[in-house]
Amino acid sequence: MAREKIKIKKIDNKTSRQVTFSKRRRGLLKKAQELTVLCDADVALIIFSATGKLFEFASPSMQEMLGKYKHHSNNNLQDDVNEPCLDLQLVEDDEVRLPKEISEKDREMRQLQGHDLQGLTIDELENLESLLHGGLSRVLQTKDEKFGNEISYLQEKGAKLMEENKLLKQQMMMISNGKQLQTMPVEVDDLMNTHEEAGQSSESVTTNMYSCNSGPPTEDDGSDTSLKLGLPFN
Amino acid sequence: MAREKIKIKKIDNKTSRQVTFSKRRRGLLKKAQELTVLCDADVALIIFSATGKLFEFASPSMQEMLGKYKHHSNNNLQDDVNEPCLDLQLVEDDEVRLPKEISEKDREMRQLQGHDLQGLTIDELENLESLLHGGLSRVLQTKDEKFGNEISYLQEKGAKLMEENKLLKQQMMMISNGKQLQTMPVEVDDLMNTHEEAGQSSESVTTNMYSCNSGPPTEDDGSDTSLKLGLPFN
DNA sequence: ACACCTATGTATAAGTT
DNA sequence: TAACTTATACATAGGTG
Repeated sequence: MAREKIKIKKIDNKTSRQVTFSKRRRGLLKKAQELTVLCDADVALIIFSATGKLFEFASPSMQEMLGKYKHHSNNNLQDDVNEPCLDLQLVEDDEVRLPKEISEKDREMRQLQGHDLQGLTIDELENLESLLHGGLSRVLQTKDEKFGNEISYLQEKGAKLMEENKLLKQQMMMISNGKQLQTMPVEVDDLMNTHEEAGQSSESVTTNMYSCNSGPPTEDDGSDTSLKLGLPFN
Repeated sequence: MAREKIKIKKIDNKTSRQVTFSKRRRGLLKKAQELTVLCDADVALIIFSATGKLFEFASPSMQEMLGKYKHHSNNNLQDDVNEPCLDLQLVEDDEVRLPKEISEKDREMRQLQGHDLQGLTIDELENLESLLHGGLSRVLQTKDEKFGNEISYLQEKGAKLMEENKLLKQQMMMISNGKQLQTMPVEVDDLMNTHEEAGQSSESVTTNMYSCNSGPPTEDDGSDTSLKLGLPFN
């Protein structure tokens, strides 16, 4: 339907297969939706990509459509009285299909982790390789994002602590000037303990933060509220 | 999509609504089928006309597709445990363990491929990262081994061919010296065709190998039987 | 990978028989 | 009502940035 006519057979090139899938999937979903509106029909469309990702459309709803479908199917089973019930058949099917599905997934998973590779062709190995590359880069990207968030959070917290610190110093001043203090504020400890996650990776940063506050009270003018942590990230 | 552009809203005229339904239904079913073939996807399409007539397409089969869909739904619907699928007992789970196991494996697999990572902690991400590193290095190692085997094989073959070639040249000498030859040996062709695998990667090597033998008969003393192929691998 | 482009193939709305 | 035709809108294959 475009620059060139194509044969309806599996597209060899993996990339263009993915691209075509994306385009045609969109087209199909759109037309399914149009059919429901234009012709007052009920439509359910379920699409699984080769990689197992699900796309769906249903009107009025998938639940209703599947129920309606099952109802219809059951009605058409008049010819075979010995056929128990679609439900039962489906369940029995599951008992065969599910274990198979599991062992298949196990195999794929092991291969993704670099085991049992001897039986694969070079092409298959290169496919695995690209999957792993993609996965790795996305994992690294996500990790970086999380580090970034962690850092922003700590910087913010640090700024708050510095202000708190400044306030405390002022109060100390007042005390040493002879005035009486009613209660010692403990908000600093509270602040330090409200954020608990992301394990050891945040510890070094936290340690730095502590050192900002536990050191001898230096003379800061308080005009700069952003923490200088010497971070290797941003 | 034709003589006139139409608004996507319910067609008023009952007749033309029916006609349009018929045409578009056929188009939709066709495109659903094309998607399965072209992109190696699994598709289920269920259409009920306004009058309740059923039309459907499914690949690989409606049963399998509905089962698959149900499992996928189970993955993403942990929150509403209270809904026991009331109006229709679709595929009621008598077996709860297997589907759970499958969805768990699906999740792991997707995460190994770098999807749905937002919920993970940095620790978990780093664990994934090391799994991927390990997998990738083993995949690469296996690939290298296979390339290596391929190369050794080709080198061996090449050496044999050179010997064969040498023998033939000697026979040629004898002929040109006036002696009579009974049969022309054809083992060279046989040798060239016995090894068929590893597609394009071996092609360049094979081409080189041909050039070793098809060139003008050079004066080699035959003491060196290892091929110099200029390979990019080892 | 992604979005965009555009020439071309398809689907189809309306007309015709 | 349905089959067939035709002009047009739409979908999309292959290309580019």
